[in-house]
Amino acid sequence: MLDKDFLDIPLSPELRSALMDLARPMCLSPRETLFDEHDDGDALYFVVGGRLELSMMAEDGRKLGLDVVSRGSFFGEIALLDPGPRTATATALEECDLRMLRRADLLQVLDRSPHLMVEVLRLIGIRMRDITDQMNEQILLPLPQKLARRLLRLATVTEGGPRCLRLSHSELADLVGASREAVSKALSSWKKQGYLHTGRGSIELLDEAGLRSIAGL
Amino acid sequence: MLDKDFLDIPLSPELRSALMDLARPMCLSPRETLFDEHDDGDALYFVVGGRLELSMMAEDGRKLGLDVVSRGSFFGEIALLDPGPRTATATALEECDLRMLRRADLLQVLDRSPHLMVEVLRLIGIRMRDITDQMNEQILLPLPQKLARRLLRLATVTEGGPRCLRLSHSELADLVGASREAVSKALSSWKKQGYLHTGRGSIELLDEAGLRSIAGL
DNA sequence: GGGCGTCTGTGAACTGGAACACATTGAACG
DNA sequence: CGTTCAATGTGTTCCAGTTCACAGACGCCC
Repeated sequence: MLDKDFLDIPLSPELRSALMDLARPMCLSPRETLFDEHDDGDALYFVVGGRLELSMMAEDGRKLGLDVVSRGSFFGEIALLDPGPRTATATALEECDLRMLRRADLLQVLDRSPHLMVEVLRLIGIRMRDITDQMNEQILLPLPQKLARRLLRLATVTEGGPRCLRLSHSELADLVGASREAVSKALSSWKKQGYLHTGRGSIELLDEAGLRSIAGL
Repeated sequence: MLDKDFLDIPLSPELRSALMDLARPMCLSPRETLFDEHDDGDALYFVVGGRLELSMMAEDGRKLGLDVVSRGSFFGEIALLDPGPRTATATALEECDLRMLRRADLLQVLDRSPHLMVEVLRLIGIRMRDITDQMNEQILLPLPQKLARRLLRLATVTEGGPRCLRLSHSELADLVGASREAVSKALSSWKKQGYLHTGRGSIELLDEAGLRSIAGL
């Protein structure tokens, strides 16, 4: 697995190699927590392998899953830009291979090659747009649509081949901010209609087009 | 009204004056739309005077108010970083005095004074943390808490003195993603309990501590 | 194989908040 | 002053989704 091509974000070769020279490799075991909400931090992480869950706790103890990230994405960018408390908890769902980029390292890169800054700014803008869109969906869409969209997103994040997601109904429920039961009901209804197939802890998408139409896309 | 002190964001004198030299003054009439969701844009705006509403449309036509901004804040930063479609609509609630900062101008500033970049990055980080927190509240809190928090936020945004907000129940409802009726009910209950006083199109906070406790703060 | 704990299906009751339906109240303007 | 139209107050009905309550089902480990 070559370091230099693990990012699926459109990144110039120059920025890519500049960051990679400085990013430090690290590993996580399954279920290990990389950082907790409110922890202080000043680093961003690129995911080279494995999957992590980003989540927040509500005051009442409910967990809200924000995202599942895997090879090709990054997370923790807020603390990179403004050192301070993390806004979410990052937990490894499985064995993970990461690259850590500390704030000082980023500043060093930008100091040496100021022209890269334009690109960095654009990347941040893209990320903000992404966050905003997701917030929207969370707030405005009814459960079935949120669920269908989440499944489709998770599918793109999965290595190609069989569109088979490995997560339980409860995990999925956290990710869409709904109850386990509601998710189960939606899934088993879709199963009957042939949109997907479910097993213990796994969901296989059979009819992505159908799901897309449920999702309103 | 001096230009140089209209921003209540912690900003170094140097960055402040660098940006102000390039930002172009502009005005809006009440109810005028500065830009629409999906419009292409590449500029950020500082608010010198007046108030604007930032909002998004749901697919079903419902309006979700994201924020009300006034003197001292800025908005439109996503398109500044990554020129492209706006994620929200910006509408003047009253006569507004703005300063427009285009992407090219920002890049010019940063090109001339690369050391300012560190500060810019931090500002963006702060904004992202802010957005994330708000998203959270929107999703996780029950209506009364969302409402109380929104009122308190709006109050800090208001010029000092009487904690009197000028907006209708419907506007408020859009801002917390609820129905006008639900907002009316909460408000009139709080009115009976002496937390606030309401008039036609205005809300005066009488007991901020009480509201803070409803808000769970 | 036989327990045991975690997932999964599916009902039934409950509830926050939306949608609908009016009555009322001002405030602005001729 | 009345007219008129938007802003409010309040009750009723409805519904998506939660909560509670079980009943399998599958995996796993001794």
